[in-house]
Amino acid sequence: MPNRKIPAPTVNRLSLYLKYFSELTSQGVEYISSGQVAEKMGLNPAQVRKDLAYFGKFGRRGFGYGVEQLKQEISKILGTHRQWRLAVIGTGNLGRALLMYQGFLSRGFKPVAGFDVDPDKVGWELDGVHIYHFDELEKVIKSQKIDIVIITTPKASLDGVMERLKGSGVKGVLNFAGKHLLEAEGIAVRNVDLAIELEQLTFSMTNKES
Amino acid sequence: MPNRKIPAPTVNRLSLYLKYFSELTSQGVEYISSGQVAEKMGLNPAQVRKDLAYFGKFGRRGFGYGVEQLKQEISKILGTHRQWRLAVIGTGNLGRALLMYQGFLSRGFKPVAGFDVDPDKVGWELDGVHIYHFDELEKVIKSQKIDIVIITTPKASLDGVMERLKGSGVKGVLNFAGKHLLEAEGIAVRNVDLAIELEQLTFSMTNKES
DNA sequence: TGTTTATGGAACCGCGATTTAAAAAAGTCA
DNA sequence: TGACTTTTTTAAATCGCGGTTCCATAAACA
Repeated sequence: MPNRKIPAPTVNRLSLYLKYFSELTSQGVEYISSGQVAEKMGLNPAQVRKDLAYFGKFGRRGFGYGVEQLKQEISKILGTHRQWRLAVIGTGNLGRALLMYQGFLSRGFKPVAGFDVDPDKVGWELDGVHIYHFDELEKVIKSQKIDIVIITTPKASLDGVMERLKGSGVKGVLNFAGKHLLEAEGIAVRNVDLAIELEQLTFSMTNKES
Repeated sequence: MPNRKIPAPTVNRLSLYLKYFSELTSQGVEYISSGQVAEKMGLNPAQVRKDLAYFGKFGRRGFGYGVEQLKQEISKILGTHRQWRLAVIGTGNLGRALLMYQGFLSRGFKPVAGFDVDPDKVGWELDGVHIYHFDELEKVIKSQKIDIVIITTPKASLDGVMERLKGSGVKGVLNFAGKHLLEAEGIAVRNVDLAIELEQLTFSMTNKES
């Protein structure tokens, strides 16, 4: 790794690039220029180049970048060159939708278990994924080698869930419960709030600079 | 507005504050200090104060900020002091989950219509929200006064959907289809990609600085 | 061989974040 | 009640880093 310490905004864009490059691959495109990428993403070409330069020199001057090579490099950086096993805690509407979400598998994320406290839901099988009772959390995390947990429980249950996850072996949490969560005891956390996404949208709608 | 031009990162945090303040209100807390907010969010207290100072002086020295007042001010800035009417295009698992998502209404977002091309889905009623055929898009957008559209179609349909939205009166799009969308013709766009959220998480899991 | 295209690196810029200092309100104790 | 301490905001100054601009270099193409 030539240049450690990649800025967070760059990491975000790398994901965007990776997605775009996958699309290009499926279209048979083998080379791409920073200008084309920038145009597609609404960015400055120089920024694209700088982003891609964080992990080496992959471009051919006057020609562009090899899509396949970039895909592999970015995957390595983001950690998606391997497959990650997911569990979803809370199998309400959103939880079940995530469990069955088709966009995960192709990007290296495999849902393998669901958890709930509701006896009506425990025992079900969704797209081949079993729903366990929350009591069995630690046991199943170990046996199923679960890396990442997605939480979609009501926010009142969030603290309790996190408590159970500590020491369970889970290393990452994607939190959809409507309450902000901080990283704790080596468990990486990323908060997603769908209402906030809408709020950010209404902000830009309300404060148009047109 | 004392100080126009609020930086994007600040706008993001404002949403976080707003959510936290709502929680505080329901707990009966009336005043809060920047230090407490910062602690909860994992931020620097000075940053919290600077964020809150972008739209005026609301704090009482030696005491803190009035929660209710801040909530109202932030709502005004984010544009959520009014209610926004939503439609969801694409009523697969994710689309239906969003249509029924309980977290929207309390934050000022009201789902009022769903759209699909599948005859099996058209005509259904979910939580009192009617599913229309996609053919009726423009008509229903007008009659139902829809402000914002959430797209959860397959990515192949995305361009077609956007084409139909231009000139429909919709002013904002929250895009869950797995393809990056740029703002076009005055329609504000925000892209959400669930796989990217996981990728950002695996990045921080892979590159722990512990 | 000359022209065009596009990368890579250096220099520069600006702005968001942090630090520091000042002021004001609240709490404390004689 | 009045001085003294503590708390916490506000304002100003500084810092650092992400983004942009500029230029040199090299590969492709005509």
